[in-house]
Amino acid sequence: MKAAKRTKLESKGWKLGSTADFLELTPEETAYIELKFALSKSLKERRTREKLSQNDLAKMVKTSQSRVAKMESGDPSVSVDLLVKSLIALGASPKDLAKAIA
Amino acid sequence: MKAAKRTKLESKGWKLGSTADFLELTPEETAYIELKFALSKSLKERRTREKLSQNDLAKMVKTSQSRVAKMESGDPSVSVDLLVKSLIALGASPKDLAKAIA
DNA sequence: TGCGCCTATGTCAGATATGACATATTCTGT
DNA sequence: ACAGAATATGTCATATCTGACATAGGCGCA
Repeated sequence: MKAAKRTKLESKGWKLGSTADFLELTPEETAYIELKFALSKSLKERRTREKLSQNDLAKMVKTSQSRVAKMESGDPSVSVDLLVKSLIALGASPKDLAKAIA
Repeated sequence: MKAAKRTKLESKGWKLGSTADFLELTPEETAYIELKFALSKSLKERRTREKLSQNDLAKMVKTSQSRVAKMESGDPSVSVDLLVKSLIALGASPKDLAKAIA
């Protein structure tokens, strides 16, 4: 992750990934955030693979394009619940979810 | 699941598990709920294995005994976020989480 | 029986996540 | 370079989740 991006994230709500030492993150917080990133990444991959726009996915999950963008960018305002629901909507099975996070 | 329990759940917020046909649940809702149950079960197993009371765990996660009880009972008011955070607090690794849900 | 301890259930004010909207930025093809 | 589509960012009212509290039920033990 680039320093600029990191600083930007830090300046807002975040705290993340490989910057655990730099910021004040407990191992638990780190693990939680990394889990979210793994789900985000998986979501973007799936959507892209299906050749859907964020708008398309938004309609499938009954949310808005902007929230989909936030999901995929790992925005702190997005819950694991929403990520999981969205992945399921894209056809992810429990095993798929397991693979995404392990 | 026993009919009495099912009816009780139905009468409140729920909808669940093997009763997808009986209630009006989309496959997506079913998958989501079953995921939550898998996490609930895993949480209870871990806590029990560590010989911790719900109160002990509550303090570890900075919540209350009653919320822990709700987590373990699959109460609809509990988010996947909270379940995941609690499991992580109990030392669950990404792989452990993956195993729990797959 | 009575007494701790643990767990379950209900409720609620405050905290957080949500969808929607506006708008900005980046991308893609021409 | 331009237009149009896709994606990103900011904000906000409302919906949902949260911790805390009260209280009830259960279980072993003296």
